[in-house]
Amino acid sequence: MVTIQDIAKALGVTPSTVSRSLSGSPRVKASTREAVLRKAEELGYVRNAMASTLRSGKANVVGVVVPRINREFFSNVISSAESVLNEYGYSVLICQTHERLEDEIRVLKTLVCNRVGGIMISHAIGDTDGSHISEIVGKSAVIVQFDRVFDNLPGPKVINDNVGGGYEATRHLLSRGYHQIGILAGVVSSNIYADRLAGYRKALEEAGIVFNPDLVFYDAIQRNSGYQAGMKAIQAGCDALYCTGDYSALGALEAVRDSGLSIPGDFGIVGTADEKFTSIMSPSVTSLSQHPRDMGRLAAEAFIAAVAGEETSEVVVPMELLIRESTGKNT
Amino acid sequence: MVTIQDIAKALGVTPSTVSRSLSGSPRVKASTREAVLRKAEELGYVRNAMASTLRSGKANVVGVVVPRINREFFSNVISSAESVLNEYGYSVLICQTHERLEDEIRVLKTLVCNRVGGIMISHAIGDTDGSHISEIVGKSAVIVQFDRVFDNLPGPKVINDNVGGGYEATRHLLSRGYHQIGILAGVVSSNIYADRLAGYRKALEEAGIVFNPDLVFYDAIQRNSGYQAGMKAIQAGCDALYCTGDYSALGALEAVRDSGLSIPGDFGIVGTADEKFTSIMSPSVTSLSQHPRDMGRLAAEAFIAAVAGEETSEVVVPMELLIRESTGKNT
DNA sequence: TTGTAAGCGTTATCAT
DNA sequence: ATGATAACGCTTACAA
Repeated sequence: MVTIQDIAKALGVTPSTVSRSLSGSPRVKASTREAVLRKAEELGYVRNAMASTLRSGKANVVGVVVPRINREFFSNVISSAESVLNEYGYSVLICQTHERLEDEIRVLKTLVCNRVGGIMISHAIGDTDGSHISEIVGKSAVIVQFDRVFDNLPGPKVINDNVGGGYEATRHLLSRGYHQIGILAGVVSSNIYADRLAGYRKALEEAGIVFNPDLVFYDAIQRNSGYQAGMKAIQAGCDALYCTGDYSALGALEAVRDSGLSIPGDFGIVGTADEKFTSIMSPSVTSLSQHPRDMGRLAAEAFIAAVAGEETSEVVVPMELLIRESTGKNT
Repeated sequence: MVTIQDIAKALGVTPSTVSRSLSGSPRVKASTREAVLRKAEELGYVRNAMASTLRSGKANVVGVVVPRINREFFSNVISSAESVLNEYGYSVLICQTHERLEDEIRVLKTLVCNRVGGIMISHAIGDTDGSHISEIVGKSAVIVQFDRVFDNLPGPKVINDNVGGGYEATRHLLSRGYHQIGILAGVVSSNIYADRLAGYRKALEEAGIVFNPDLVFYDAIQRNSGYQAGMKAIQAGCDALYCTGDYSALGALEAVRDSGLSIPGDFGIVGTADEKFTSIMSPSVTSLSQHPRDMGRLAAEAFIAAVAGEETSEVVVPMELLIRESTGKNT
């Protein structure tokens, strides 16, 4: 590997001069700088980021930690954040936790070990209180939380208006003439699920409907668990479900079908996240979009701001209900 | 940040002893090692991987470079490779190129800058000859190519049996009674598309059908381009399409629908990659699966073997046709 | 078994 | 405008 020493020797100058030229310092003669840059190019020099970080204490790498990279929401957040961060000269490292606390701890340690300058994280379901996050990261990196956040952790947060989203989704089902609306509620240790449930309650109560805890089905997040919960919801007399995820919505939809009921005629379904399949399948599924590209951009900008020493704040992104066939009862 | 110096001072020993204890060297007294480990835990010590790599010249990080992380195939390859690499003590950094050559160059430079020990890559469509890959990486890291590979680059390769896959897909359409079978062929600069096209030709010729270049539609990879190509295929008299991707298959399917033809009755469709939506939509789409978890594992193992100095070889993974409704003409 | 000392490649602080 | 020198945190011969 070519080092600045090699360039220095080849040019008969010292490493300091080469370093200054390479980092664009004004304290070098223009002609010297040009010679250095030409030689660097010629020798195929690549700056050793590890040595640079070690010496300067400044890392230009940001780690993004998400439960799963193959979710429409997360992959779009990442792509969007990437393009902003790249503009500011940061590289992005993507890590996934598979919803497991142990994996979250492992990747956080890896990122800290590699002394990243910042961490953007949406916590795993398996992580119920987030205490270890600040414990592991400490002061070594700026932490930006997005989507799934813990209020008791300091630092910037970018979240959806989950209460508003749950409220809209439920109101939409009511407006389409569904009466017994249940909810696949996820796990309440995560803000996103707790808030969507709160929005659901708010919409019901506002419509003069008594909240019925028996129509709340917890821990239904995957396709399988969504199917099981869907079956229970049907037995409990539901004629519609607001699902806090699209995979659980898919499972619920299959349960409804297997029960011989029609969608949207007999049963309405709203999902969440705007997974690709919701718009492709038949019937297409009404879904609550999270505006992932906006979140990614805002989270990246929050990081940049935090590095610049600006005050940390909480940014709220509205959700948007994408109305499709699965709730088309009266149309 | 706590360093080994801090631990050394606290214990009245030297940094060397601490380093040896931490790295599990046998040349320390058991009691000393225990004391060091306890103190490290107590002080919240985290090894500085950059300093370690800088000094030892050995990086325990592997970069995985893929076109897009939100594709069923790539996300599964990554997850599978991750679990193998983690077992061997490697951390995984995920990068995406968005199919663009410039992004591929950028992430490769980042990885080289950060002196990763290895790079697993499936090249971008925008990368047509791969010359820059070895140019940028040089001897600084082991390169493992998977899925989309360049034969003229040295090193381990893990690929699908794309010829066999294309052959099977086409034979399947023939066996279901389709006569005018076209192909959405992708770009021939990529081995995967060139090979699938070769398999298609082989199946046709074996069946005594003259290969018709007018039924080959290039550059149809996305949903939009698949739709356009689908329309052209219908006009050209096709009654079936073998699509070398699932997104183009989706577009083609929509073109067929919009043309008032029924699937599979009037028109048969085979896709490639087993994207989630192919099994969920209606009609479900027959798709050629790439066994991503096997590829990920094999690519990771190829990396481990290469680091251990073993001979580089080419591994071929069979493809599997998952037969669904879109080719169900005679069933 | 432990300590000493040098060095990985870079940058920052001096001095010239 | 450039050079000399030290230091970032760690590993590793070599010495004791």
